[in-house]
Amino acid sequence: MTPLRIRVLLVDDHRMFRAGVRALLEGEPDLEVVGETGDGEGAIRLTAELRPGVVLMDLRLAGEGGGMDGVEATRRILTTTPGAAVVVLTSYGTEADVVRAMTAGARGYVLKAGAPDELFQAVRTAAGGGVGLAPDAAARVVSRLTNPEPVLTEREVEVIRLVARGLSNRAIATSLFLTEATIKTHLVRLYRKLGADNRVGAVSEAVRRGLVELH
Amino acid sequence: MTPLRIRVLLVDDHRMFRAGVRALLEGEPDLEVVGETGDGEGAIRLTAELRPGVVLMDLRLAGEGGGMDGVEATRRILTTTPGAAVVVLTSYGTEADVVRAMTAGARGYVLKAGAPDELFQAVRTAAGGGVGLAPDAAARVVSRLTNPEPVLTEREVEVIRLVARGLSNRAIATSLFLTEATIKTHLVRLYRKLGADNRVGAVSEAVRRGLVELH
DNA sequence: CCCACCGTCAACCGTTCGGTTGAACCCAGG
DNA sequence: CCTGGGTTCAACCGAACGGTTGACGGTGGG
Repeated sequence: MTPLRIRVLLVDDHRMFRAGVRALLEGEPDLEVVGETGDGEGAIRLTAELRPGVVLMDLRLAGEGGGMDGVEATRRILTTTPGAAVVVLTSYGTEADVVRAMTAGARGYVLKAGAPDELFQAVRTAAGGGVGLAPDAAARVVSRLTNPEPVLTEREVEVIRLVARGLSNRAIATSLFLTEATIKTHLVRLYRKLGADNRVGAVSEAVRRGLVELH
Repeated sequence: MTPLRIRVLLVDDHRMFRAGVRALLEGEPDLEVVGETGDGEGAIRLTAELRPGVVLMDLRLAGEGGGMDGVEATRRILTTTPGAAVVVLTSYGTEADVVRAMTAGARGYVLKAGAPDELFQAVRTAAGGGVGLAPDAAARVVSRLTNPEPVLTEREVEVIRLVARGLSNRAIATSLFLTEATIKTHLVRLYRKLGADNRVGAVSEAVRRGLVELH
């Protein structure tokens, strides 16, 4: 039998982490790292060029120029290279993160806090056409399906993001070409959905859920 | 000559990252990983037991039980094992982070975004009794010394942390056994020091500077 | 077709916030 | 000794926020 190894592309903005994972994967006889990059653009390009069996993707890509995150990169990879298998490998696994990544078309989700074996298994599963979720991530997906937390509408997310930047209601209104009254209505609904009773608490909760990034 | 290798202890809450760095360090003939742990307590204990030449320490330790961060762990390690050489290896390198770590007694600061060689060199330097700063971190220390940004007092940090939790001025006042007037005075100074003009902006800036952690 | 939901806005209310001025106390350092 | 910084508080003001009620149009699913 031919020793066909699974060809892996690493996408992570931490060079040190890439080097570590590379060394880790090289220890597995059936895995092979064929490339690595630190930003979304590189990921899209290298996936098209190298046609890796699996793309290992971090969600937070601190790309200086632009700021595409891992979910966006995953989406674009799947449009330019439809057959690609993307496995998310990231630090935090909030429900919002997992759901966003999986709906974007990821074929796996592994936490950096997990054991190396979880990563190996997820890579092999994804390369075989399956979907591999680490236990932690899987639990969150299940809990999300059984106990759906209120989802913010697009407009509400837009508003809470501006609130997070410290804008006043009036400033948000002019920024979105609306009235202050409308902003207040959105805020009241945001407070209810986020379980807060003022704007700071709402921002804090939104950040915790991964809906907003500060700065 | 005896091939005495530098004995390294890994401290990072991401098991996957530990495995990766271990594989990376094992590739260097003069380096040797003698232990690893994911929380501060383990770091203190293992440093005392194993007496490693260098402790590689992440700043963010998501310890479920307790919540000691890397700086606190570093401080405690240096009290229980005075001779220890701690090198910080972390994701973010804000000025506040670098300064806090170095004043806690760290002998090096390396960013995960950096090249593996930076890590190797910092470890060797620290083991030799020196202080190794990666270029990025060093630049921030210098910029901090040349252009000192306003430092918040203890009380101010205390206040901004409660603000970040969504507490009202009145709630903060009762929480700290003060009057609302005092809280407002602190806030006005906080706005000036943080370059904000309302509480949300102040929290956002405080988070950016690493002074406050959300949730 | 109609209901539900989203998004928009108005008017009104009490509360809180943002900001200023002024003042008092303590403590460490020159 | 006394100057400066940190901390505490008071009184005051206008502006912004938090919340409610009610309303209207659009859109999509049952």
